[in-house]
Amino acid sequence: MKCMGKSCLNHVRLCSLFNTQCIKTRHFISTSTSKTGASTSIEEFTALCSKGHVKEAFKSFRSEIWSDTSLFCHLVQACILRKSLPMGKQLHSLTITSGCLNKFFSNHLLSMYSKLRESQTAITLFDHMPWRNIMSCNIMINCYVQSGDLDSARNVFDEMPQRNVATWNAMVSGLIQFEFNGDGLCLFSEMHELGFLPDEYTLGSVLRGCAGLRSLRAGKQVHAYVMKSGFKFDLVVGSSLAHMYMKSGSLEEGEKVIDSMPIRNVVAWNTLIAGKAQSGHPEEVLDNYNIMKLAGLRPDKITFVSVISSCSDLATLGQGQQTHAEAIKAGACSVVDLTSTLVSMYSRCGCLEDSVKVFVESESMDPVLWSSMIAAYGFHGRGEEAIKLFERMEEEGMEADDVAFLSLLYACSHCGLREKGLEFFDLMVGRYGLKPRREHYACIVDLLSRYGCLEEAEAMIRSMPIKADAIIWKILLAACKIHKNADVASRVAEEVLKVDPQDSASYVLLSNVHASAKRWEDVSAVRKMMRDKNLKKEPGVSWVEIKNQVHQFSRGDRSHPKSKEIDLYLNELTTEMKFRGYAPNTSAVLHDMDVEEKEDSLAHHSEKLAIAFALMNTPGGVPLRIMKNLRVCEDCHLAIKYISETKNREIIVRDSSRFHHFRNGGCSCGDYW
DNA sequence: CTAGGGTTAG
Repeated sequence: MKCMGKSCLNHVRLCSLFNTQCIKTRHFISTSTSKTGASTSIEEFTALCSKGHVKEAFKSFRSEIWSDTSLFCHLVQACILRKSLPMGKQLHSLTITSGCLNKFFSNHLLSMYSKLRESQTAITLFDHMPWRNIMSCNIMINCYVQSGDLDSARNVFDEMPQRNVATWNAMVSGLIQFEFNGDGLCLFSEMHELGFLPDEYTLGSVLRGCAGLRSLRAGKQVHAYVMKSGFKFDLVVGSSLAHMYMKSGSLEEGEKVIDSMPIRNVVAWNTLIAGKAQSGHPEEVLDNYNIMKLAGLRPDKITFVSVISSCSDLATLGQGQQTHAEAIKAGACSVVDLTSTLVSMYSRCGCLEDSVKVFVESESMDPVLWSSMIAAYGFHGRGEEAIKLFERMEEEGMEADDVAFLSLLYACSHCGLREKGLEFFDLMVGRYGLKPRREHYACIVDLLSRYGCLEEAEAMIRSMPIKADAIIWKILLAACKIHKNADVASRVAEEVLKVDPQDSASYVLLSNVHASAKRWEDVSAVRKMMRDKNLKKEPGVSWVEIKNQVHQFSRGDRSHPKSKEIDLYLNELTTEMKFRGYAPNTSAVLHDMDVEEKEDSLAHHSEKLAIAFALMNTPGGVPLRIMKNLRVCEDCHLAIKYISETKNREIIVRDSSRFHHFRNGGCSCGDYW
């Protein structure tokens, strides 16, 4: 009964379009409502359609096809569903040969070609249509947009004598899809001025445009409109709104929007979770993930991507493995996007072997996946493997993009492969024609300066076509410390502080350089500047995951419940290490203290506390995985070598820039970091 | 015509 009602509606619509066919149509209604004949035939017909037998289906309903749009729609749907272009073309030619190609049917065909990504045929059809209407133009705008031809879309748009809201939506969303966010928003206000009322589609696109521009101001205006309009409770609008706030750095506002939604679907949860993941709140990602599951929602591949990438930020291997297992159970692991995240997560959690395993099992020819594997090798100081992988990427015919190169350069710089790195940089600019971004220059500066070519690195910064930021100068400054070059350091520090006068880390670095060069007066001058500006050193924090529980330590921190035991253990350990020849390296200690104080200050660096705690709480032979927010200092690096030997343990430390694998008194970085 | 996600310098 329901079906017949719909069919009648179609007849009415059709009659208004083609007055001439009204009689025939009426006749059809009367036959098709009789119980026996038509309904079984319709079933046969749809069966034929779903099997893809267009010709047979067409024959079985030859006379009625042209009078009942729903039948024609079935045929078109069949073509789209089976993504069968030949079938669609057949249908198209049948329409022509039977002389029935009219306004209504050609719009359906147009939309079919557009959906089957056959834009060329759609264009030809459109160009030869004597009866273009708003609908056909709208379809065409979308067709051009999805093939990336925004100019042609705009042409159709501009030349339309009349438009409706869908027209504006198609053009606005097209512009915004291709990140012409500003243009999209301008078009939106034009539409608004002309009196077209935005609907939920418009609002979704426009909010996405605001998010792309990180424009809170525009976003808030749209928000105000949403509250007035009837789309306050629309799921799509709500998620877009929250997304806009979070992208623009207003995490709280975004959360408020999500909280106010009467129903939350997976996408709404994902918006919240991804927002937190991307703005550096990985703990909250895990919390929300658990709440979401408790609320009875099923995480999908996008949830898993955010959660697993948060596990890499936190370096919580246990949590990462567990989420990986959940993703497998949910059947989401065959997706390449997730594979890239997994490769990165295992690498950043210190398990390079597992990254390799995930990578090899996937075997997708996806440049992002390969980039993440190259980066993973680089992170672990395996420059040779990174280069080999890149070369294989070229052999397999994959187009290396700027990120692939970034990962590669990064690997070279961390492994001291100066020549190779410079060679790849030339390759990128020359043969690949890629324009280096600031990040690429940063890698090259890192490569040169770590290697000891401080002047060359400085010249590179001064000559590059992009304005240097504080980060790039700081890379050089850090290298000045390693190579104990106070002259370059003073010059460079000046540049850093020009760009970012509040950067405490630079003062600390500068003071360290002076200290290593034993320029004590300069040291106290820098420290006075810090005091005057009320700047404090960013505290070093280390953490370790034991039995799925994360324990965090910072220097001199006595807040851990086992703090006393840790101290005792650490003292014993230090004595044992000194017996084996360990001598604390106090050169990097900032304060004017006596030797004993300096040693004591070093002995309680956060990574040492974390290692001591981990040694006390894990059985012998289990590798330790320690994470640190800053770079490992020279003394800790030396001390951990001794610890690995004394306790016969493999200790894996992730600092702010890379991994160190300590084993039998040595480190995988070869003291180059 | 409509929302959310992956790799990347320190």
